Amino acid sequence: MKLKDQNTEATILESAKLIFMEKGLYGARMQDIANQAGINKALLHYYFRNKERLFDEVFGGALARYFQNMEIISDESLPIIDRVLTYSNRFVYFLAEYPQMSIFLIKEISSNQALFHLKVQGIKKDKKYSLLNVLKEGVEKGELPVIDPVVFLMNLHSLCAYPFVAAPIFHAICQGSGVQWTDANHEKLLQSIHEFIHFKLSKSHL
Amino acid sequence: MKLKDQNTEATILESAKLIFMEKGLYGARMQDIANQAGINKALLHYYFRNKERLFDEVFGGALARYFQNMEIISDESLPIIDRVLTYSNRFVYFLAEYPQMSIFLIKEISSNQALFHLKVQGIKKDKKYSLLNVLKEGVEKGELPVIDPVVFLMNLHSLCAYPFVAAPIFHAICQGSGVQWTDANHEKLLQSIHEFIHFKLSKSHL
DNA sequence: GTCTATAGCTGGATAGAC
DNA sequence: GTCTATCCAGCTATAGAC
Repeated sequence: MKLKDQNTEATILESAKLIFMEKGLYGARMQDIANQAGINKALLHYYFRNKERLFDEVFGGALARYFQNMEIISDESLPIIDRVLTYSNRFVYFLAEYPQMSIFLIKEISSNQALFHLKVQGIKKDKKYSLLNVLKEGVEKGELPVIDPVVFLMNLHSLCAYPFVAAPIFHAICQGSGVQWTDANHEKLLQSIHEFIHFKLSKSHL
Repeated sequence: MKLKDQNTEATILESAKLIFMEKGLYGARMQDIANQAGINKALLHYYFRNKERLFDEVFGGALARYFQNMEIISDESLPIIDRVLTYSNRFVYFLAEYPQMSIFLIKEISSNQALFHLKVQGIKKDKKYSLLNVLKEGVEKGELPVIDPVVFLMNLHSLCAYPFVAAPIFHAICQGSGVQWTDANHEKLLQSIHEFIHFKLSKSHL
């Protein structure tokens, strides 16, 4: 499996990402990662002292990228609805790359809320421009229809994230019904999310 | 912790439900369950040969109730849209009672897909009348607008289940923004889901 | 840097006294 | 039925040769 033209550290990170994504922090075995990387288990510890550190290395970067991606939401040069559309696109594409991220975050947060806050606060710089606040302002200023921002945010995140969180369930459901849920459906998914956003945020349809 | 007025078996089941819900099959330790029940670890094995069997005992019942609840979907005396509305209500109320059920199922399925299939097939009797098949038929017969049943099913489940799955995340998000997400919001949530169902399934709005 | 070998821990399961 | 004590497998982590 090892790609000889890469250095070992990069190979490990890549393999770890693959395995962690597939099996989660606790499901993944160091041996699995070593096999995937085509190296020995001990080398993992040589490069990254322990499992947790390796995990952080993989997901710390991903989280940072996520928040960076999502800064679009505070770009005041665009209409809010366009920002939300872009936000949903980036969210889905991010999750397509890190399908285990949501469920991982959920587990982490629920098991150690305090720790999570520390880590995320270190990454997020400006809480002022969260999607929630942008929505609230949009409603107040009359740029958006009168919606409940919290419910909308919940709905939007649900539509984007749950398909990845619950992929195993859907594979099971679809399997039993002769239908397939594959990556090709991400486009269809996004389309339905965009429909929802227009339905909720366009003033024209009122 | 032990309730002396109950027999040991019931106490174990109760404790197991609590612990399994909180930590999942693999996160839960037999020791945790024993502590919760105020008894010894060995007794768990005495009553329920092993961990998996105990687990089945706890969740078999809940799952069975769920599928029973959801049979509404095959009641052909009602218009499909009404069945879907009722389906979403029951789904949300079920999850309000077992908020950890989704995430629990997801974790279990992803860690052991084969096992899951066996168990669910044992409960579900008639796969013919799944929501997915009802939707497909509805579209074919012209009772519904031309939608993609798989995407709709995905969207619907997302809207219903993710709020429970991701409750920890939402508490964190809302906390940072001076908003609260509480049980009182279940009604608001259902309302927005119903809006979505009407939006997608009503022929009138076309 | 990379390997083999192994220490050390955790947690499910069992034996056997009472 | 309930307990204590213990076994054993699986896994992370480390020591030490090369």
